[in-house]
Amino acid sequence: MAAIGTLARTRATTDESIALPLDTILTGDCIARMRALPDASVDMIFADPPYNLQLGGELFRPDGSHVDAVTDDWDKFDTFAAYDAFTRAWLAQAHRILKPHGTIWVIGSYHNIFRVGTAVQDLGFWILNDIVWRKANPMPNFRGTRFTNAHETLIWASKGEKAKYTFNYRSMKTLNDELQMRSDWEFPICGGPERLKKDGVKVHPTQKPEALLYRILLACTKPGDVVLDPFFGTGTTGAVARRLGRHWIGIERELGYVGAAQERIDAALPLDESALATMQSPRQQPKVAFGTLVENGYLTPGATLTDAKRRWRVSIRADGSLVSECGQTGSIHRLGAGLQNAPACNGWTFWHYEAAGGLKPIDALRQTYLLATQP
Amino acid sequence: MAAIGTLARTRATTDESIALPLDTILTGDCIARMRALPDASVDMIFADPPYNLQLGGELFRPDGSHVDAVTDDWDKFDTFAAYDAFTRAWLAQAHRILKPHGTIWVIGSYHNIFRVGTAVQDLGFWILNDIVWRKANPMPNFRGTRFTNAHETLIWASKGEKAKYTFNYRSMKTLNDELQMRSDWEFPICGGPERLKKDGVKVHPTQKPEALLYRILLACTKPGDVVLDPFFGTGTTGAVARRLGRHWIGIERELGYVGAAQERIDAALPLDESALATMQSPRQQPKVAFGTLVENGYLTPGATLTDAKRRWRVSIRADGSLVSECGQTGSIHRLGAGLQNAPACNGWTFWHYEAAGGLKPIDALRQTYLLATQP
DNA sequence: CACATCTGTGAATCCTCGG
DNA sequence: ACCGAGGATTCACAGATGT
Repeated sequence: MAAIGTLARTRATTDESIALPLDTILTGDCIARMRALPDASVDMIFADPPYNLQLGGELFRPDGSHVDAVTDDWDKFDTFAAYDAFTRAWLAQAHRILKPHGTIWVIGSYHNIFRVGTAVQDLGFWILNDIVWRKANPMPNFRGTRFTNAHETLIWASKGEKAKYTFNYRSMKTLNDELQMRSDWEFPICGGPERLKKDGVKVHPTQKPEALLYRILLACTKPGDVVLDPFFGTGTTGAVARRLGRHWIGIERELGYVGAAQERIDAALPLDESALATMQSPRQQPKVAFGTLVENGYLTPGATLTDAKRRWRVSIRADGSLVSECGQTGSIHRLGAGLQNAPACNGWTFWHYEAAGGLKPIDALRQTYLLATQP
Repeated sequence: MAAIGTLARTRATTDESIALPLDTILTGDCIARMRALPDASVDMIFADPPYNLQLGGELFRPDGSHVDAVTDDWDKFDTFAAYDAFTRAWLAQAHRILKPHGTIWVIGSYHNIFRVGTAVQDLGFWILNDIVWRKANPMPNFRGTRFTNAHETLIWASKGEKAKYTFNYRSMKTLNDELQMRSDWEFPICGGPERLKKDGVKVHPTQKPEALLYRILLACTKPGDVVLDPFFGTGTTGAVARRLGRHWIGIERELGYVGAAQERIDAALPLDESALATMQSPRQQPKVAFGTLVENGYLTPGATLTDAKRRWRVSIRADGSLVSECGQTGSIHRLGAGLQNAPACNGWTFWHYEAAGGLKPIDALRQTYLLATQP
């Protein structure tokens, strides 16, 4: 992993000549700083934008110009328009900076998330999920006037409708005890020793829990990927990225946060490579053709396969194709689909062979072959 | 309660002379029908507008069966702009029709809810909460490409920032075992005998559960109030309103839905105490995945676990999977079973970690986590 | 009759690669 | 760009059927 603060060559596909400030906090205005980053250069963006209009104590008009809040007259329309202009400005930069296969995450509450989501869609991003962070221990509504505001919403989007993207499905399923990870996540709010404090006072009002970023980075990035956080705050994204072996870039205008973030990230301990390994999808394993198993004697031409319920019997031919009792032939997949009259079929799990302990799927032989041949 | 189909005097504060079509289904276009309703005349609006799903091709389950998707014409819009125009048109009417102290509820998914929420704010409504309906039994993501889409979002808004509104705080607290009602609600999707069917086929593709409307009407209306539903469908709002002693007005374009709705509402009887109990969501017992402990720092990737007799040593990986000394991987349950050559294994009691007083089962950490996060 | 097993289905933006 | 083939992919609940 690159040392904190070093400049490293970007691995951007479009331009290898521009250096990215990897593992660095950039101070200053997020839009200006983003403008200086190259096209298609980061793998993920995580953004926790401000949701009130007091952007660092200043207000902006729809055109981005500065407003003197004391003398200018504000109504709600101006307020929303200004927020929208700000949102679209930084999201447009985010879209430009993102690699074609990258994704963006944005977190917000009902005050701003609808405006953010509309802008995300209007700028061409393609929403993949909205995720609900259910707070295990939210602050109660003390006056009893509304429902306890017990969640925040995240939007996960790709760069466009047809864009590919990283989603570590197996890792998420493993993390959730072998059930698909759902769109509602429960985490405690950030507190205890994780919460950064100075002189007993919390450093940042809305510090996000590391567990939240942990799940996001694990789900949608690979080790070595670059994650940009344009509203870095106290650096939760950086700390988790470093722990998980991902590169990070932070942008933050408040110097009080920058110092705390840097200190915190320096203290974050990177996990070693073996701990970073995760469950792989079968797609990422080397592909094994069914014929290979026949060639290598794991199955003999002429031997019989059946489905789990023994409804169909087929026999194996020398080239790895199958032939049914009524003469139909095809690959393990095609014939399985054809016999069931289904649009598709995974022959590896559909077809079984007679083993010592009963019927076993031929996929077991593939796994045995892979274990025997992989270093 | 007024008989179905009668005209009754509105109790609108602004104009006592205009009659409202109480407890009636109005057929036809929702915007045109709303235009004919008087200003400031209803206490609540519940709206379940088209979601604009933008589905692609056919989808099949892993077992080969076909997914019956929402392909109805009423959900099709050419562009976001067309959807926005439609949304703003009906929301503007809703704002006009609503009494000064009334509130509006709108339900949607990530496909449309951000656009709806933006329009709600732009039209002067004031958002009070966003509510998450967590589905107990959502449809899985069959291709493993995203997170399971396991929730829908509701927006609750008053007529303006300073508007008063009805919120039956005590009712909600009682309904929730004397804890404040949170913004995340869990209900099963609508099925079983509640799901309207004709010749074995569902009448409406997206019928909402009565429990959802029950909670909404109980929270934000008083007996005798008037509830308008401009996208009435099969009349869930009307059926629940009648049971709870609220007046209702439905607008629906599809005549096939109108007949089913009228029949259903005619059969709806005021709820008795025992029926009320079943409408309440059961106290969900918290489930904790092993990965949650890793995400929250109770165990660190790279740390070692053993069984009680120290026969096997495994190490924890970033996604909560385990890897044995001979390279086998899997979840706590699967790897425990695999190493023992057993069909199944409870990983929570099988695997132990090194604690101050010796080996402890990882289940102890789960208990600690629950104690720390449950109120 | 009790219990186990099988089957159906729900607001879903649901594949990837090589030729 | 299209086309074809490989082969990866599901959870909770209700209701029907089987033992």
